[in-house]
Amino acid sequence: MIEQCTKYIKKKGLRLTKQRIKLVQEIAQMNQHFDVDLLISVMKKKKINISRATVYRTLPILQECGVIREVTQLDNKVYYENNYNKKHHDHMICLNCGRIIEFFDNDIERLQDKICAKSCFKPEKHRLIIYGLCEDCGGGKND
Amino acid sequence: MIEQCTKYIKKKGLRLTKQRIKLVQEIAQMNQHFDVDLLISVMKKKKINISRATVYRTLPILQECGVIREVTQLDNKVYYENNYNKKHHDHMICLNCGRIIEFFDNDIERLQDKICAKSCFKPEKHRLIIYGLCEDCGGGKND
DNA sequence: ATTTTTATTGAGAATGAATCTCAAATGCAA
DNA sequence: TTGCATTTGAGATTCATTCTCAATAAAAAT
Repeated sequence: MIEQCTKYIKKKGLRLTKQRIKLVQEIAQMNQHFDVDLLISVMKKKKINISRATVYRTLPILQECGVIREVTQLDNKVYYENNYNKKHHDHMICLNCGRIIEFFDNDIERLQDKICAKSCFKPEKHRLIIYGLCEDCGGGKND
Repeated sequence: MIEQCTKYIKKKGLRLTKQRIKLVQEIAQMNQHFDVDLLISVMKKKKINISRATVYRTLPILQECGVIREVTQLDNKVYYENNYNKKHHDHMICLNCGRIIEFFDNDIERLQDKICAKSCFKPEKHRLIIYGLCEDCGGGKND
């Protein structure tokens, strides 16, 4: 993951700064969905200095080079996920407890491509989020 | 559409105010996607008095009763669409010109239900947005 | 290794959408 | 028409995100 970023940053003529390296290292260890505040508090706990502005400036770069992905916006706050070495997937979000469940379905992906082709639309990325109730919150006892 | 809102507002014990009625009437005539600013400017042009705060307060009500739907958030701005008498559909958004194209596919809907059932997740609503290039912006000349 | 050039950083100010506050206005039931 | 709770409007407030700009540091040039 760090390598992929390094390569991208160099190719773009950007600079490989301490802050960028540290932030990528931190995100590489994340296995949960995260927002800016979580990143900052984790860095702070580890005594790594990085300003809020720099975090905000770095995340779009990491998104461009594909190591992170924007998951959703809840309460006007953007949530990201580590996207490195992860195959594409979509999300179910529980409206009751906020749990985020990942899923992947090849057929849906294929259907999307078919629909795009029909409309002469060239898909770049997509986002599918299903909102509802998870098993624990009443989803199981389906009516 | 106005009827559906009226019914909902009464059932909820809310009040049928001038502002709410006027806003619904305005939205009923909208056949494009809109944001808060557009609504306000349309109302202003027609000399209908309604404050920004009231618009913000009314939209969630209209969403609850199902006559409008949140489409997407672009540049930190929420866009809605008239949802009255419209069957469910999803969207393709052109990353170049911003065009929003609606589409519907029964198979995708069915697949989603299947996936949810497998995870004991009870779907309430979903949002599928495909980002890419529309026909005019280079989508047609697909590689 | 040192200098030069130019991107990046940090701190705080600025922006802007959305929410909140509270007194005045207004639906609505009796 | 009265009483009362809800709603409105105007502006203040919140809060995530972006911007500004002087200081710093990475990479290139010497």
